[in-house]
Amino acid sequence: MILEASARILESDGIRGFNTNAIAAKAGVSVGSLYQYFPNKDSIVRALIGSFKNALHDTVVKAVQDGRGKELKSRLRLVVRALVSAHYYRPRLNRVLEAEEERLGSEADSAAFHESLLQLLRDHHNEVAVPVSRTTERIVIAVLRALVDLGLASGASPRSTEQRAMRATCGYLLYAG
Amino acid sequence: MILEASARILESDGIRGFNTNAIAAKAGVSVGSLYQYFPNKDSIVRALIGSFKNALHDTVVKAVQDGRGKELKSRLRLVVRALVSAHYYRPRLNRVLEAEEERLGSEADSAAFHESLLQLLRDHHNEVAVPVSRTTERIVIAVLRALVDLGLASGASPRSTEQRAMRATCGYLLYAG
Amino acid sequence: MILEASARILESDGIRGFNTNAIAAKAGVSVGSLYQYFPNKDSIVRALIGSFKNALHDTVVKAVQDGRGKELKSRLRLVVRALVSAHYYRPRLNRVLEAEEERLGSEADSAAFHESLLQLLRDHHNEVAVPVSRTTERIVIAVLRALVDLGLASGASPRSTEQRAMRATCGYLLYAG
Amino acid sequence: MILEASARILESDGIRGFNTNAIAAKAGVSVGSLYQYFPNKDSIVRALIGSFKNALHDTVVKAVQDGRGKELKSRLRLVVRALVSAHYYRPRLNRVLEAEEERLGSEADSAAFHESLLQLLRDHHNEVAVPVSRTTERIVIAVLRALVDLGLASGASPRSTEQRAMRATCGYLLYAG
DNA sequence: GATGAATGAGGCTTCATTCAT
DNA sequence: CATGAATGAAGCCTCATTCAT
Repeated sequence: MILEASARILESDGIRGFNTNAIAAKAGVSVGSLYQYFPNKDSIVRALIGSFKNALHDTVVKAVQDGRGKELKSRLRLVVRALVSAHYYRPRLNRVLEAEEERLGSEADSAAFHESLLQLLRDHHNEVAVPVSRTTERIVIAVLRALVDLGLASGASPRSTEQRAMRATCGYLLYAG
Repeated sequence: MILEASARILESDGIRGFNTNAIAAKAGVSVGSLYQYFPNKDSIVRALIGSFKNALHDTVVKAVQDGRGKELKSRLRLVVRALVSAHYYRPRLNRVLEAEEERLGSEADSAAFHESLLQLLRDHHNEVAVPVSRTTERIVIAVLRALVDLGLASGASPRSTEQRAMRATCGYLLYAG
Repeated sequence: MILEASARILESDGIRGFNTNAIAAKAGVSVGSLYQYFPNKDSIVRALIGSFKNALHDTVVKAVQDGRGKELKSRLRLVVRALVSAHYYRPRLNRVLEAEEERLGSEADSAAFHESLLQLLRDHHNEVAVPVSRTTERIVIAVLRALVDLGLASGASPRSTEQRAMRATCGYLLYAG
Repeated sequence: MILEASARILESDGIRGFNTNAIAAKAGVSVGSLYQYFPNKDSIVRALIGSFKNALHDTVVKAVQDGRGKELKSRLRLVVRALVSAHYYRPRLNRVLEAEEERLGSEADSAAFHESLLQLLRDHHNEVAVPVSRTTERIVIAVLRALVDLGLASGASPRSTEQRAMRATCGYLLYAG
């Protein structure tokens, strides 16, 4: 499978080792075949990015929905857990893809997933110590991502990363200056 | 100046446009000369990374020292302000260099700067709601970085980025779950 | 129809866009089928060349025959008209095919058509100011072709091209230096 | 010399054999060196086209000037001779370059050379049986080119080609229908 | 020291042709 | 017969590095 071979190369050698010959070899096909499925090298990366984003999107949306009716903290925990586990899956690949995403300048940043989380915050806006807005939501995500990355970089377990991420998230949203 | 030329190319064209001919041309020297100052291309990047890290280190250390004797929040504000302004300087270059740093696998992550901030936290350990440790310090930095990056990406002013960063930092450190 | 699809591609994209995948796609068949009708790509071009040459041949031979019994100038006019209209049909395709013909080094240059025109000249050899020979006939054709090409290139109408071509032909054959 | 190597390849193998590796090999340099002198393959062809056009231009302009003051036929002979000898120089290369010129869509068709010949015709407009115009001039050139090509294709000597070309040219210009 | 022409491995992509289904 | 995925040689071009001047 070309995408899986590509993913593996990005994981093990990063973008520098990601060349069409290597991909074809790893996938067990010829270079020519690559070009029957993808119009060029970048499009392979784009496909990987897309599938990661979709997976992330689905996970988060599901977490938000699963928590409906529960209290804020429980709901946040579900979301944090979803994000942590999504990013703990093939983290190196994830990193590389994010760097490439910037270069490739993909459009819509999975709008719906952000929308979904924003709705969650709105549902609980009177429990939250900051004004709820798109920016707030972005901040929450940014903080979460940072802690997940730190956890990955330092070899922390998903469990402890989840703890820290929860604390940071709640601190940001609930701390009454 | 070779380093400045390199910096400018990385800023304007990213790592893809960063090649020795372009550097030499921009610096107004010959390729040959490049190789008399730097053994290879990567070493130029390493030099840039080093100088950025030094600058960051110095700024943060100074902020920590300047705040000695003051109360925790004021001190944190100084540090946050230092980090924000350091990253608001040539942010694109900064981004690229960080990506390269990962690839080049540089060693010591500016130990002293972390040491310094860690000391600050220890100075105030009884005001802080989390156990003070190296990990705690890393978390604070990670959260700060995330908000600075978000601010840069969204075009926020240094001032508002500082606000958000302060809030996130304080929330994390002081929020009594 | 494979040949028609090929013709259209040669017309619109020239020899550079003429590849088997494009042909098959345009013809609405699979590449595999192409190779059941033609042993290789060049043979398709050869078939097109052949059909153009046949059409040209037939037109000219008919013009020569239609003029039998008439005076020289009228007969020449018929031939000129035949050549002009033959070349005004799909001129771009015609051009490409001629270039390819050179490369493919086709054999017999539609001998009969030249034979026919040569006979016309012989029929009137005592009205003509140059010795009638195979070479003379070739010259007449060459001059005609040149004026048709010029007409096509400059967007002249078939009518005015015919005028000029007549003049050049008669000038060559009848001018008593 | 890269241009000379390129010319030789075009002569012996046509445009199909004209690839950067072959050029480099024939020129005795590396592919890389090619790209220090020319930005891409087409630009090499363009350079060759340019030099041919310049040579042709110079020859014709000189022929026109050399004939000033002489009678029309003598002047035409000089021009015809110039064109014949220009085209008898590396005719195959010339052919290939002309085909490529069409593809590359070069601009100004050596305007000055046509201007020059047009002036000649104007100088003698009352001896000529056709209205003198740009079109007339183009026709003369077209007819000449056709006869030169025919001469080359049939292996005729420059001398006899010149004869035929003279006759065709004079026939066209002087024949009083 | 400085120069910059030369090198050539290596990367992306195309496309004529084959062959298993 | 038709299909079209697979093949891989071959073409264009880039760029880090070297070295003779």
